[in-house]
Amino acid sequence: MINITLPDNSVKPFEEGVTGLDIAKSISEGLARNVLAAKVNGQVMDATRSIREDAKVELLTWNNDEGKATMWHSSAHLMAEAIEQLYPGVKFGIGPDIENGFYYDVDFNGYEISSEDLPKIEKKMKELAKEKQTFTRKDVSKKEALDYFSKKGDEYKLELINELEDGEISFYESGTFVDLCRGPHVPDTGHIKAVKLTSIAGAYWRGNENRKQLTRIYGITFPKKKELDEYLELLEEAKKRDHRKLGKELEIFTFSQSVGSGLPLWLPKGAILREKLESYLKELQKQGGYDPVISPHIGNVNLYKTSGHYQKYSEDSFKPISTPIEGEEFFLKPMNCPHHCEIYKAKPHSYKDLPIRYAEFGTVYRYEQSGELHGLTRVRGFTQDDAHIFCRPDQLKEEFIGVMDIIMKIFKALDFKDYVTQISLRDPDRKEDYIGSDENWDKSEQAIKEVADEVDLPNVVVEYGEAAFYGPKMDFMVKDALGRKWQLGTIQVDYNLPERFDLEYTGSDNQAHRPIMIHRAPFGSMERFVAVLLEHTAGKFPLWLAPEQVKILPISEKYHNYGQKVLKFLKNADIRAQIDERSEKTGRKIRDAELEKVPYMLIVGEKEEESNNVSVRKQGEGDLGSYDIESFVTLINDEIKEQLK
RNA sequence: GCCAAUGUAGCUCAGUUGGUCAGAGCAGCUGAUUUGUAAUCAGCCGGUCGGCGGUUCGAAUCCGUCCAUUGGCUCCA
Repeated sequence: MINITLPDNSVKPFEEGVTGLDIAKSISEGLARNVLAAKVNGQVMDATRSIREDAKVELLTWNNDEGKATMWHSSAHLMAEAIEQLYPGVKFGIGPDIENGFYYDVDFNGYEISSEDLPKIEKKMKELAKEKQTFTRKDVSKKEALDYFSKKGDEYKLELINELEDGEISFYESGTFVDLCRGPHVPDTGHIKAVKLTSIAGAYWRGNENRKQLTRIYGITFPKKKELDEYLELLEEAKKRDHRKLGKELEIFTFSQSVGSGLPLWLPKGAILREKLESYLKELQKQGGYDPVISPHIGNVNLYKTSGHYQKYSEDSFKPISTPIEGEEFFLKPMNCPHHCEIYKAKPHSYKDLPIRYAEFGTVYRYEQSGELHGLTRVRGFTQDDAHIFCRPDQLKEEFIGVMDIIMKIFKALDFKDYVTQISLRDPDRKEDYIGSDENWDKSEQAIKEVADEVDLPNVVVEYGEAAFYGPKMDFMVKDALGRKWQLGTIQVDYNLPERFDLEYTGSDNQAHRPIMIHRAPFGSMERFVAVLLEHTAGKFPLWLAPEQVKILPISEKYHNYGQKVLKFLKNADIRAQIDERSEKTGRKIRDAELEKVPYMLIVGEKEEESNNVSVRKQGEGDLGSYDIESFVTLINDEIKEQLK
């Protein structure tokens, strides 16, 4: 007998060789029906695998992320089986589970496949799922594994097997499909009740563009049809909120082929929005002791050679431009930091001057690959809400925390309630990708970790290989209203650029010391931030940001004069208002204002004119009743104050 | 940059196998209407069907190429 400890810390004896599924059965039939995998001593494995010694066991179901992942991985196998039956002779790359579903990379070996073929594959998958095929694990020797896939002629699997050690290779068999796989899998395919293959695209074998391009098919599965429907609804909602669609509809931004791809043009309403965001942050920065600075859009290539950007990113920059006579070369600036370093160097600094915080909404230009451009989230010219803090080592933590305060305030003002903090460190195995000494990196990474510990941030994750090339970062990823994650703000600790630019301050010991630099951008970039905001709010911006806050709707021409009077009053109160004087019915004017997502509509007619009132209608909510003009202004101002508190 | 798909009026789209196929709705303009909480009516304007080549008696429709967009891949200071 062995002892199994369950998550509630109860301990139960079982026969040696008991499986997760057996344990589930001992608890309840329902659980046994729903169990997808078992976590044994922290390791996720098949619910059908035997447990041979005392262990902590957690049974994983659909309600658990690891349970979902197991099901999706099994779904990838199911899809492969369906594909193999429909298109004999295809070869398979890899087929993992991903955040929302799974994919499999397939070499269709001559078959022409398009999205029109997906329903056929889906149908086959559903048929096979109904057969409740079990997943059978088999440990195989390297030789057996190689023999099997040599016979099958699948060079991709052979390549994978060759990188594995003998003794750690296993196959999984389900129905007619056998795959090299470490598992785990769900007990049988009957758990897969709803299937949707979502897209098809090319993907290089092993992500290497010099190697063969395989066909990647993405899909997602669910244990209930209803959950698939909900998921599809979510996708629909995401489509409606697509910032490219909303940006056009709400006249926030546009692109012009004549200007160039990836170069956004901000329309008047977008410009107001941006200006509001910028002035809000500028106010926070003023309170935070930042000094505004301004730098030009180009800089001598030598500047970027000093910073290291030239060596690291010349391929990702626009080609240098040069002076016609002297032939001096200039880069469109890809970063603001080198400029700010030069501003720091404009005069000598005492330790008493520090910290110095230079802030600039700096527009930068980067050559993004054409296939990478995407709405406002990936562009070739964008404006960073950049600032660089030059401080002494003893000030680092406090400065870092000050930056985090600003970021938190912004998240709150914009109603991003849910966020994850990612600590991005360098990949210790690829030090050559970064500049600077190990000592500097250790110091920077240590500082970030300490701060994270000290302020007790929720949801901290550590990612290796995600650092900037000059230093580690703390990135803030918000979850939007649909639960999608977006990377926004970033804080970076940098010991390297001060060294490369030979930045100094005179210490109390009268010796030269090296300041530490903090790069930070709470919004990240204005373009990206507005895109995220559009999708998060579905275009219904908070009142303080709305490009148009109030629309006055006169009932008929007779009340235009009164409407104009109201308009004037609102404008004097610094409220962004417009009047709709078209000869349309009120219903029409309301409809149009609702679609434009103007937060407040003021209907004015005979009643209102007589009493010097306005009838207030709130976007998305409806009639709020009658207000006199002054109290309406108070209503607006109170709401804004509340939002920015 | 790579693979695939798409590209018709400002916007959203329809155009069967190449031959009155250049259309609709919305927007815009003009006129009528003077309107009370999500679309008043009528008329008009508007496109060398992404660009350039080619096949054909004839191309929005077929082929090539370039550009752009979309979905992925790779990349992201």
